[in-house]
Formats: sequence, C-alpha cells, structure tokens
Amino acid sequence: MTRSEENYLKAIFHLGGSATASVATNAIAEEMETKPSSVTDMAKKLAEKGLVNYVKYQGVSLTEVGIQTALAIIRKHRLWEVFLVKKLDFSWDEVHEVAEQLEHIKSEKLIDKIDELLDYPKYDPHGDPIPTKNGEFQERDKQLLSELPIKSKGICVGVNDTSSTFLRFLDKHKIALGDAIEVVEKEDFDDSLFIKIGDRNLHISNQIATNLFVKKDG
Amino acid sequence: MTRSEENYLKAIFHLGGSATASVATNAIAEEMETKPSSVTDMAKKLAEKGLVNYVKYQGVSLTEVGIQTALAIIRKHRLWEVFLVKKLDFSWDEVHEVAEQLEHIKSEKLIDKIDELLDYPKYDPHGDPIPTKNGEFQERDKQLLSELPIKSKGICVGVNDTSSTFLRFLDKHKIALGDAIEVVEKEDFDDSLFIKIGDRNLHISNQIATNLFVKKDG
DNA sequence: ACAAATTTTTAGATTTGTCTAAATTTAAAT
DNA sequence: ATTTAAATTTAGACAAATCTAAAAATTTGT
Repeated sequence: MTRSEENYLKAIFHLGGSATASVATNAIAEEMETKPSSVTDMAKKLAEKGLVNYVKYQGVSLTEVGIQTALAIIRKHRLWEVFLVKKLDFSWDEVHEVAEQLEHIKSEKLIDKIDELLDYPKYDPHGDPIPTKNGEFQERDKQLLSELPIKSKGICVGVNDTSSTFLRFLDKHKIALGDAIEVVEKEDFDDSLFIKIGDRNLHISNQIATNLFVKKDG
Repeated sequence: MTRSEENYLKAIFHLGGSATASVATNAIAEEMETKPSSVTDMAKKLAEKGLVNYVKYQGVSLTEVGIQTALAIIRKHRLWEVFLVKKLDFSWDEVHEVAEQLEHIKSEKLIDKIDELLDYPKYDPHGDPIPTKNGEFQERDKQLLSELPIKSKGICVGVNDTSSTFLRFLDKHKIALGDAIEVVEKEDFDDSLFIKIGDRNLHISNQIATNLFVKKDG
C-alpha cells in the first residue's frame, strides 16, 4: 500500500463511498486537490487491487476490503490526534496536519500501544468516533446545534468544520466539547441563535450553529 | 526534502562523511542497499541543493548544512526510539524499523514535545548519543569491551551491532546497558573473555566483546 | 610504467504518480 | 430529439527515484 493509495481510500470513504454508494471522479479530485484524470488512473489501480469497484463513467465505490483499509487509516489518524492533544499538549486546531503524516506509519504494534497508552479512547479531539481494531465504529447520536428546538438543551459533542479558524473561534469564545448548551431563542431574520453555555449568554450566527454537533438531552 | 534525500544524508553521515572526510559511491550504495549508479544520481542532486560536496570520481562529503540536516534526522530517530521503549514498552530490538519511519515526520513542535515528554534523554536505547536541537552531540567516552585490560572494570554503555539477533542474545544472557562488567581473564587462543557481570560469571566470544561498548571505571 | 582490476559515471529504460490537452461519454436543456 | 454543457477518460508527457549495461576514470599489481 503506497501513501497515495491510502489517501485515495480515505478520501473516497469520507465522501461516503461505501460498498453501495459510489462517488464521482470529480468529487474525489476536488477533495484531494488533484485532477480528475489522476483520479481515473488511481481508480483503475485500486480496482486492480480489489480495493474499489470501478466502472467507467460510473464513479468509484469501496469494496469490503477497501472499507476496512480506510477504517484502519482513519483509526490511526484519530488515535494520533488524541495522542497529540492528551500527551503532548497540542491544541485541537494543530493536530490534523501532523496526524496526516503519522497515519501512514506502518506498525500494528505501534498503533495498538498508542491505543493502550490513551486508554482506548472512543472519540478524537473533534468528537469523531475512532474505529476499533476490528474496523467497527458507530456514528454517535448527534445533531447540528442549528436543528435543536428552542428551549431544549444539549451537550456539545463534535464539530462539522475542523478548520483551524473555526476551532480557534470556539477556543476564543470558550466553547468546548462536553459543554452544556441551551437554545434560548432563534432569530428568524438570519437564523442566528441566542444560546446559554454554562452561565454565559452568547449570540451565534447560523454558520456557527451548523458546524457544531450536540447530543440532545433526555 | 524528500524521504530518499534524508536517507542518503543519514547514510553518508553514518559512514563518517563529515565536512572533511569523503565517502565512496560504492560504500554508500552498500549501506543503502542500492546501486552505485543511483548514488551518483543522488549525489548530483544533493550537491545541487548545497547539502553535499561532490566531485566526480572523488566521493561525497557533507556540507555544514548537510551535517546539520543529518543530525536533525538522527535526533528524531533516536528520540523516537527512546519513546517506543520508555512509553510504549517496545524492546530495544524492535524499535529500529519503526523509528526509520517516524524519523521522517515533519513537525518541529512534535519532536520537541516528544523530547520534553521523555525529559530530554541524552542517549538512545542502544547507548548512542542524541544530538541536541542545535545539532550538538558529544560522542561518549567509551571503548570496546574487547579492548579492556584484564582485571579492569567498566560499565556497559552501548552496542556496536544493533541487529535484533545480537540484542536478543544480550537480553537472553541478561546483559543490559548500565551493568557493571569486570574482565576476569582473556583466552589467547580465540580472544574470548571470561567476565563477571553482577554476581554471574560468563564466558563470551570475541565477537560479542567487539560489539559491546563499556566506559572504563576510574 | 603499463596492463588488469576495480570503481564510478553515463546513457537509456522503468515505475509511480502526476499533469495537460484532446476525445469521448453522459447528463441537461430547450 | 437534438443540441449544448458537464463530467470523464484517453493519450502522451514529465519528474523522481531507481535499475541495467556499457563506457570512462581511477587504482592496483607487477
């Protein structure tokens, strides 16, 4: 498995390319910041290796083996992110770039030991679930903060946008995973939200509310 | 800097290619398990970048920049080895392969944090010195066990051969870095040694004695 | 010092992953 | 149902890193 092949599998997975749903060449090219013709080449190569299903002009989908391979890479990426934050005091907006490199280190023992050192975390610093060694992973019960009805309460469990600008925005306004959030009022005009977080009242834009995941109370 | 370029610099450094001494094409090829013609190609490329001095048919030597770059890679390699042993319970014969991958991770912050986490170790698990962030490193005061005179005592401070077969041999016979060793007698016939280590008496071959470094007492 | 052996370099080919530009297929629109 | 637009693939090229085989330079041995 080359690094490039691994990155393609990861991209296809993130675009929802399960065994059933297939992903367009252009979409993969955009996700990977490469050209569609390069994607076509790689699609053939991965199909050759039995990692994807590829039919000309019909897009790409992952095979069962492809899914498991993608999950193994995502597992490594997310475990390294936890490691960087918990053990090396990286902030959550700094980890992605380094984890992109670390995820390609080939050593089963290494990642299992890191998992153990971290006491088998279930979620990464952005709230995304970490697949198990067997490739199982369950999407968390969550919804966008923007979808929460007025007066209801929730716990902040994840972010949709993981860009460092957004993450630093959250840090600045002291919004962190695990915080209790109550929707006080919605502004119809611009879909902004008045929320209560801890004992503070905040007014946040719709763009913020559509990038924060919460788990509804009760 | 590509991974391949980094590996060449490391190899040249290990072969003693300082600013003054130059290293033969064939020697580099052998060290890297590649062909001399490949070395010539890379020598040109590295010279182009100002990392080595290269004169046709005269071998390769590192420039000051090349030396500092090599030291940075060696620093990363050895720090990762310490991390694997101290934090993840790898044995010293398992770390090399993984460290060969980890040494190429590009993040100054990462390696500085690892250094901090390990409390700034001076030596790696095989007793080799770890260069500082500024590229300084002092070779330890050491000699081969085989060179120690009869009746003298020393502390085991390093290994010459780092192959896993040799390291596992040492584990099996409970010889570890830090152990006190006394040379009781030498056998002229085969240059084997009778040594006292702790309260045990051992008879070791010359091949073992020429691969163990000790620091002489007093 | 000169032939032989060794080392090193060159020339040309290969693989991987990428690109551009042109051709083809599929999808959309009138 | 055509035409137009968009997406996708092909063909050919390129850079990086490697290889083989042959040529050139250096070193060694007598």
